[in-house]
Amino acid sequence: MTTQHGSAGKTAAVPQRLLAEATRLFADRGFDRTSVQEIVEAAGVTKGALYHYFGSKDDLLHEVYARVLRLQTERLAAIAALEEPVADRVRKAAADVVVSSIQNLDDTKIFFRSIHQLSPDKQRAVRSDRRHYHEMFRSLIEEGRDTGVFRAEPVPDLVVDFFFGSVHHLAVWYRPDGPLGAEQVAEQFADLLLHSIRTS
Amino acid sequence: MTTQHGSAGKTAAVPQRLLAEATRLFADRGFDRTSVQEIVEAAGVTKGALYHYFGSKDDLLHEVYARVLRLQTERLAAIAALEEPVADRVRKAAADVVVSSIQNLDDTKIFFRSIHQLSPDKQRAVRSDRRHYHEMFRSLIEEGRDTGVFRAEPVPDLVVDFFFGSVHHLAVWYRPDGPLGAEQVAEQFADLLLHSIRTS
Amino acid sequence: MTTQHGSAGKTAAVPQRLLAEATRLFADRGFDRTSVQEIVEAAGVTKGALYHYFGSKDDLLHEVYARVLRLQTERLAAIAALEEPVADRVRKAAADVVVSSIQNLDDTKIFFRSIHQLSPDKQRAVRSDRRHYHEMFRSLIEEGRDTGVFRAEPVPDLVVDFFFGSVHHLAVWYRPDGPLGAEQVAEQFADLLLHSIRTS
Amino acid sequence: MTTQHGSAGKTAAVPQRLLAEATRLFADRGFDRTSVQEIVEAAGVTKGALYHYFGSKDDLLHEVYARVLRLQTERLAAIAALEEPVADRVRKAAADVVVSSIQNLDDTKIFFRSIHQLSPDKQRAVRSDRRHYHEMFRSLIEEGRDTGVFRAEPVPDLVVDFFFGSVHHLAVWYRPDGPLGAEQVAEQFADLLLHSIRTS
DNA sequence: TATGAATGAGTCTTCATTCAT
DNA sequence: GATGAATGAAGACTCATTCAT
Repeated sequence: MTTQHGSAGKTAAVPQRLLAEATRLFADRGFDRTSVQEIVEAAGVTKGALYHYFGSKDDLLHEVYARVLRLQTERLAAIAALEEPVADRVRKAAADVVVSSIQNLDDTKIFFRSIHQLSPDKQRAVRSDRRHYHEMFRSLIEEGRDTGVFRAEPVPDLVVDFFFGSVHHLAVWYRPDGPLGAEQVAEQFADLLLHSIRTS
Repeated sequence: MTTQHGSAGKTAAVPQRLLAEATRLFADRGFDRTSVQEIVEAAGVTKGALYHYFGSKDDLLHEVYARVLRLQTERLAAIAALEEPVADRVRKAAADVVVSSIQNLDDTKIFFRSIHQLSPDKQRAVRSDRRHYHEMFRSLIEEGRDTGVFRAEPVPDLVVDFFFGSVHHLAVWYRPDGPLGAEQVAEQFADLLLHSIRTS
Repeated sequence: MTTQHGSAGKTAAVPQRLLAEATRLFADRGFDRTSVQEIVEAAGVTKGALYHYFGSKDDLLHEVYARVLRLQTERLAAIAALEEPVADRVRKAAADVVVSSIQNLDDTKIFFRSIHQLSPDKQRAVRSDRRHYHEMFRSLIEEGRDTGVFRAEPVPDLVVDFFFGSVHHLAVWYRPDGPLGAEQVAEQFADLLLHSIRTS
Repeated sequence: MTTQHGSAGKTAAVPQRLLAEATRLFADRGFDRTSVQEIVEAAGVTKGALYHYFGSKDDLLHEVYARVLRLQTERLAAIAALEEPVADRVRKAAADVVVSSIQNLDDTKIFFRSIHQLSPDKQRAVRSDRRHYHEMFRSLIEEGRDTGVFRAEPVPDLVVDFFFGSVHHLAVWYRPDGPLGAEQVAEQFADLLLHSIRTS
């Protein structure tokens, strides 16, 4: 433990500050429209410093993806492992991902908009992690279907894409200062999902 | 009898050819990663020709948006005006937008990914048209709710965002050569939507 | 005499209208910053029409120069030929060129600012005409000096450049809506010139 | 001891070299006809280097103006502050500005020809500085008039414009290899000015 | 006479990245 | 660890001019 630790502002360590400002800027104006110069200015350092910690601008974006995926996978795994009826677990998982997507709206914006701007190999890595997450969620749906809790007709893969489309879309329309709190949206989204798949 | 007599390839009129190639390229690699040079090369003309017909690269993107919105608004209006039970109209509208989003997957990709790359005033114009579309769809949901066909709890605005998130997301995962045809996806999506909101 | 004749507006003949608008635009924003497109739009015609009457954008500028030089040379010749004391003729010539420079302020602006934008051969032609004008004026000064009306010291060539610098500079500072009318400026300029060179 | 140790050529610091070459080229062929490419080639660097030091091509031009105005204002202030009869100070100031205009003929050429090519706000800044200079000179004229040394009739503002027109015009006709040295022109110009305004 | 689509060379500017210090 | 000058390739856009009609 050498110097400072925090989460933003002038006191955070340089790499954290760079990542925080990059996230904000990428969400604001998009990856391609954010220059390295703007990032280092926002973070109060110079270009040399950025390239000292990150191999490239691309790396910075990859870090954002890695952080989001790690977080969401952990949360989903925890919920999936609960000893509760599958419908409850699906409801909790759905609500949870909505809340966390709203709480990290910048990450969500970047997530669904900037994949194509990663280098091919990093893109592959992200898609692979994403697929893993998708499969965890799908397993829950399948479990519900196989136990007769959910309807047989909807294709589980398609249900997952159906729902996560809605979740990513939050970044497009959700406003923190709007009429609906994160919890309310989470509850309604989970409710819609459950109604859409449950038996009768 | 003019010189153009097709809709793509070397024989189509220059502006149409430019728009077609631009759409393809924007969908493929994103607006910012597509250079004007690439577009004109693909269309087999020079930069001067492009700027003769379009004021800017931005204009080209705006045309894509205008075309999509015009088309989808017309289709929704036609369906909303049918003399059928509201649930049937919602189901048809939902299925129809899925089919047309899949048939024009390039447009769909561009649509949900590139709004932020439009100039502020064009962005305003597009958002306004989009809002109009959204409100048409919401009216159908409200009609169903007010007539007791749909549940009272889900906020209509939120239902629309929920569903159109799923639709836009098609551009991310749908593969024309995959196991599911456009009609199948449309039926399942419409089914999921209806189940998610209908009474009991 | 075929169609219309006038000096501006929609009713003037096409070449006159083009020249008038070009003059205005060249004075306003400079030759290089005025596009052929702007000129034809201002004149209400198309590019083809411009190139029908003028060989190039350069030609248009050359016409402005030719017109100014023709006019000023004629006026100076008329005054020089008067049967009056040389001091009176110099005073009249000086006042006259000031008045006409102010009345055609756009021409004056263009004149002293845009010579370098003419093609080399047109530049030569203009400079040659200009030199001729300069020499006419210088002759008057020399006549005054040789007859003892003007002082012997000032080099006549230099006197002419001294005075015409002042005249061209009118385009920089003179405002038609300012406190001084053209006649007043003309009188003062002529007065300053005469005092600067006359004996004792 | 840094790396630069000269004022031009390959050994001068990069920004100085860029400014020197830009001045030469702007004077030679005009601002609009000088490309950034030409400047950097003349200075032996790349475009990136230019934009590292100057925000725009416009900035480069503004620097030229700033330099000229600073220099001339300083010189005029020094002369105006001398403890000498006002006629002597005016004579010295007039001669001095002629000499310095000739010594920096490139700057003089640029000065009177390229103001309109500056961006509006930079133009405002330059005009404001220029007005300040003009007013300093006018004050001398007024002082002479109020003390009876200069005639009452000529409007001081107009006298200043009259004289500075002549000075700027030097850039048009003066040739360093011509018959008149800078000092001679300066003496004659000052003489003409003094005669034009002094009493009797 | 006049059109306007098309050209092609040229414009200024941006930017991720490197490297000597 | 960190700087910031410099690169070099690429970017969007402009424009005088031509030519088939």
